[in-house]
Order: sequence, then C-alpha cells, then structure tokens
Amino acid sequence: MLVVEDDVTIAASIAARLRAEGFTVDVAHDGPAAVEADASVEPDLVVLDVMLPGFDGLEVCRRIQGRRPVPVLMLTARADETDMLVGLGVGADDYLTKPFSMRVLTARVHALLRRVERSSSVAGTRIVLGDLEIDVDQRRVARAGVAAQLTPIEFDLLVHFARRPRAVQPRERLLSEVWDWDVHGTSAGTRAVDSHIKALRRKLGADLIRTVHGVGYALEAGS
Amino acid sequence: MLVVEDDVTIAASIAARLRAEGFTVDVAHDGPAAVEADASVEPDLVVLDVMLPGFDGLEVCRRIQGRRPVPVLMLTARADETDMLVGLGVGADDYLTKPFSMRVLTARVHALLRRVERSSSVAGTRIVLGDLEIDVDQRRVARAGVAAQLTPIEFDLLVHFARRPRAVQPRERLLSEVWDWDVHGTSAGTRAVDSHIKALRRKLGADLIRTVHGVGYALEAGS
DNA sequence: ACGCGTCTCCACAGGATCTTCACAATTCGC
DNA sequence: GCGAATTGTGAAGATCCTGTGGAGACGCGT
Repeated sequence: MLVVEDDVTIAASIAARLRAEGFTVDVAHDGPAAVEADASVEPDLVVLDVMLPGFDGLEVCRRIQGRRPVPVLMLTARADETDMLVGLGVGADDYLTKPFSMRVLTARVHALLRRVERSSSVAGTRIVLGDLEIDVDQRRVARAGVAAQLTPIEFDLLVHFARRPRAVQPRERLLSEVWDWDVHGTSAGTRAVDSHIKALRRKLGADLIRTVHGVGYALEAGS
Repeated sequence: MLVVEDDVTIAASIAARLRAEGFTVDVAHDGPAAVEADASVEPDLVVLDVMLPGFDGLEVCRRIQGRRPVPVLMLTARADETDMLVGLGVGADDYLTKPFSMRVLTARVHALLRRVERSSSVAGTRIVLGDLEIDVDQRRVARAGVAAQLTPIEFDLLVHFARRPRAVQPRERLLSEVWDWDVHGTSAGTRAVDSHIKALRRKLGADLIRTVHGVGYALEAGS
C-alpha cells in the first residue's frame, strides 16, 4: 500500500491508521517520489492526494496506471475538484473529499480491495492459489505443477471453492449453487457432497480442503 | 470508554453523565496518561479534548489510532479550531465545539457507536474487538494473534456475543437465538450454555466473557 | 442393448461434539 | 456472617457428524 500526500502530518496519520488495519504502508510526499516508490515496492493500492509538489496527483496517477493496473483512491480538497477529476477520466477507482474521517478512508480502502479482488479472480480465466492452479476456460487443474483430471462436478466444486478462498461453504449452499438443487429442509442428499470432496482430496491432496465440523468445507489457500 | 480532558470538573461531569448512560468510563487528564489508559483498558470510544498538558489531543489521537482503530470524538474550544483539525485530517470521527450540552454529547456518542457497530458488522465477514479477531466466513478465531479452534456452537455463540459487544445476553436469549430452542417456561437445559461458556473461556482466556450474576453473560471487548 | 464413466446413496465405524448431572465454589440479599 | 440461589467444573453417556468403501442408477455414445 502506498500513501502519497505532501502534508507530512496527514500522511503519517493515514499511514498509521492503515498499518493498524494490518497493511504494509509506504509513504511518498511528492510526485516523483510517488512514481519511484510505486515502481520499487509495487503496492496493491495507492492512496493519492491530488495536490502535490513536483507534478500533481493526476500526473502521478497517469504514470502509475500506465505502467501497470493498480487501484487508486484519490484524495481531493473540494467536492468540485472531484467532479473535475471524474470528468477528466483520470482513472482513479474511488474519490474521497477532504475532510474525511479515518473510518471512511479505511472503509473505502477495504471496499476497493474487495472490488479488485473479486473482479480479478472472477473475470480471470485463471485462478492461482498458492500451489494450486486452475484454468477455468480449459477446465484444467494442477497442484504443485502436476496436473489432475477431474470430473465435471469435481471441477465445478473446486472452482466454487477457489472463487471464495478460505471461506467455509455449507453443504446446502454448495448443493444449491453447484448442483442447482433446492434443498429446503431436506437433510437427505447432502452426503453427495462428501463423496466429491473425498475425490478432490484424493486427486489434489488431503490438505487442500478443510472440513469444518457441523458446517461444511473450506479451501485452504496455502500461504 | 475513555474521557481525556485536563479540566477536572468538566472531566468529572462528562464521565458522570456517560456512566449514567450505562457506559464504563475511564478518565485521563493529560496526553501521556491518555495514551497509557487507552493501551491498558482499550476503550471502544475516546472522548478527547484538544488542549492538553504533556502533548496535545492531536498527538494523542495519532498515537491511539496508530495502535488500533478506535472511534474518537474530539472536543475543541472554538469553531475555527475544529476547522483546523478537520483540515489536518487528524482522524477523529466527530467534533464538538465547547461549550456543548451533555445532551448533545451523549447523542453524538451514541450516534458514533451506532455508526461503528454498523460498519463493523455490515462490512461483515471480519469482526475485530480489541485483541480478538473473528473471521466469520472462514470460521476462524484468534486472540492476541494466536488462533483457537472452536466447535460449531462455541463459534456461533462467540459471534453472537461479538455482534453485540458488551451487551448482556440472558441464557434464554442465547438458547433461542443460537440454539433455535423454544424455551418458554422450561427451566431445564439452560446449563448447557454454561458448558460452552466454559469452553470459550478456556480457549480464549477467562477475561473475555463476563458473567452477570442472575442474568447471563457478556463479552468484554478489551475494557 | 451394451460398456463406460460418473453420480447418488447407503451403511458402518470412528470421532467429535453436545447435553446433562452431581458437586464444589462463588455471589447476593439480609 | 449466613443461607439460598447461582455459577464453575469435571466427567460420562448420548447424540450427531464425517470418512470410507461399495453398490446401484443414470446418461451417453457406440
């Protein structure tokens, strides 16, 4: 995460708060430093003030985005400035007008990361999670380099897990979303899930899928 | 709840009023004491005067927020001071200009807590309360960084508490909302709650859940 | 119709978990 | 302080859940 803000005090506040949220934060105080920092640390998100010494936030945004796609959250001093930026189509992913509370900032940051995460993994035909590689288009799977041959349902099941890494999926949800079943209260049939889980574990390794007793299963994205 | 205010009289009246509202209130009269108190009691909200001996409210706010995210309500002597603070982007979540009525203060406090409650539970998948971290999607829990393995009911119980921090939950309500039981008049079975509370305390620390004699249990979020 | 792969279901075993119970320890009202 | 009510604690049986192997059902192309 990179914070670009010329006011040292504000920059420090933002950085401190984001660090408290668990992010790794770098700080830059002017345009050239921002571009350089982006190139060297390759942050997964940039918080960018518009008004900067050197060259301004717009220019920074343009240069950074030109090099590689990265979500940008822009800070503007006034609302009409925001309008202008949107009009210019600078390519920022979200805007925040000063003054703002830290709470709003962190909320936006999280929302932005969620959005990016989602779009990159869903739109992407290829999902990589640790040593697990899935090519959704070609319907191929490999773990630690070795390919595995999955049956249709096994594959759909795995993709379903991979789209929500680490999240626990109850059997009912799996049945309704992978199988298109409508299990309302019917406790029968849910064991079919187990069989396919077993098959996946046999083909891809027992440690790939975690079972959560009384609830369902979750994919362990090895990291 | 932590009140930081150098004027002893004002501090006392604020504290008294907030206690009357049912909050647990600690008081600090200067900057260093404030930071220390925040670290030791981990309040869920800080009412912070700007002008303080030691170092001022801005510095306190920065240090507190740097350590962990907590809502801050700032008290300023003059309106233009508020403007300045806002401009600095210190990271307070709300401001109040002296003089103010107790009614306004309590209203703001409640509003702020509501806002926090909303954002923390709606944002949803992750609940952080002091050193307790719960990932609802992954069904994982950690206290002070160390993970704990909970059984299904234990986890549901904890989440139920965590969504209502510090609120006392009678056994009957827990049974009806976590267990889906219909305890109407049946006084039997309520002891099952105790067993699971015991398990939670063993796994996450005895100080996490407070027992309210004759009523039920409540989660202590670091205060 | 037949073979083949795939899917669903079943029954059993082994764990894991839940509830209950009796008793010790604590708290509260007086 | 004292008695009554409430809570903490440990253990044990009952209950529930999951892993597993295999048997049949189903779809599909030949």
